[in-house]
Amino acid sequence: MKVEKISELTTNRLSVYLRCLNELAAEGVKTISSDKLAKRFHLNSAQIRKDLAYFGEFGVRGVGYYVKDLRQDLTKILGLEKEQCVAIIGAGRLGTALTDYYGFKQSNFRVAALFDADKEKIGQKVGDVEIFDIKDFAEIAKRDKIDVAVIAVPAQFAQNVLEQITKAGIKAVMNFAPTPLHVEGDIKLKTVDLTISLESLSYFLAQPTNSNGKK
Amino acid sequence: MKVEKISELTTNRLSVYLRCLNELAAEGVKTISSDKLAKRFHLNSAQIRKDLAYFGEFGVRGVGYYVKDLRQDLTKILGLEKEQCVAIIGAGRLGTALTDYYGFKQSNFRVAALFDADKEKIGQKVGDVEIFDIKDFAEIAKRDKIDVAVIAVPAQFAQNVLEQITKAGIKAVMNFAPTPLHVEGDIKLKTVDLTISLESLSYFLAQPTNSNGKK
DNA sequence: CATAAATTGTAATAAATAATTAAATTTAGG
DNA sequence: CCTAAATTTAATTATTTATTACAATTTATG
Repeated sequence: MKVEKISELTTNRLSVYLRCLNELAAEGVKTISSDKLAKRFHLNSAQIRKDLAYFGEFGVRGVGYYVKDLRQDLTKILGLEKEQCVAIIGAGRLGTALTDYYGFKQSNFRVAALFDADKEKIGQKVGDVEIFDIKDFAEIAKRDKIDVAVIAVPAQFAQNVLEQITKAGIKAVMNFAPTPLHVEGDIKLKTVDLTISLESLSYFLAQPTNSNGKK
Repeated sequence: MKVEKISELTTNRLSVYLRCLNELAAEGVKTISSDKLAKRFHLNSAQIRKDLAYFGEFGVRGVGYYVKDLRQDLTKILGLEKEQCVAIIGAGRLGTALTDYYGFKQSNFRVAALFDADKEKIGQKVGDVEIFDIKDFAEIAKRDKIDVAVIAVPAQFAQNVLEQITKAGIKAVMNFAPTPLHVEGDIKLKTVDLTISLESLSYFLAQPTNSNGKK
């Protein structure tokens, strides 16, 4: 196994591969070659092999990959065999929608707590999940062994929330506020910036070269 | 103005620059040099200049950029001066949360319609926005001049929804279903895959090199 | 047991993207 | 009118990422 740094593009693809393998397993497929995998899911077979090669040798020459085995290996590599506890900060529309988001469960994440600054909301529940006062974050994060924090507050509060979170020792943060955040130390911050995505659609529509009837 | 193809990385940065300029304008700053812009927002000044150069000459040598002018220029380039009408398909938690999402308004997008397959939901409203039957998509999209569609349905229905949407002539689609979709023709599809983002956090936490106390 | 077919793993190459540097140009201001 | 400041532009280098090609390995088969 190589020790060089793995690019995020590679690990992102591992997620995709795992998803494909889950489908194949559900269909009862036992083995699959990188070529068939690629053809079926519109991927590139060499890329698959290269991505996997960073982590070891999982295939059998002449045969391909054992679906069940590779699935387990990828699950392990991605750290998905252990449940991760999630706290969502911001109990607005987005935060509460995320609380029920099925994708969390599917990837073995469990939403354990919501946080908000609004006194009215504190103590209420979204499904099984209680809303706590953001002031108590450090305490509750420790008590409930929170691994991951999700920032779902308006942009102007996001930096401050991030600082509180990191002070509480959280190492992995997903940010939905449309603002770049500055992080210090060995913390993984993943920003999902819907504004950028939207504006890239807008840019596309504005291009006169597109046959979108708008010129 | 050059006609070469602009990379999406570039247009994404344009969104960021525009956001910075909005902040500066709000503060009453009149002009700013690429260098000051870069320092202040943790960007790279040469990159800023190069990105802008694809679209024309906006700066004044010896001065920098006039905040107000560059803001207008970027708004124009990104096609944000004209309101875009959005339809959201899937009136579940995510779809309804997105309906109120402030970022849409900020980027001059207006959510004009929701669609669902669930008879119970049809006819109801989320704020001002009515929920229609997905079967009527083509008709209503035409009537309401929908420019952009947002897919917020479970993964297994997403491909089918995409096909209906594109058949109705929609050219820009934002997909939240955690599945890669296949698109034909001159259509811009932007997938926001939260599962991948989550699993990349999980991968990070699983790395033994991190000082996250988990080894 | 030898050989053909299949498929991996990986080295080499190509392509895309980003960062750096340097020179030419323009403007503002004394 | 001269100088300093800052942009524009081009050229170069470095880095990252993706693709191609092929040797090595395994399995299946007669």
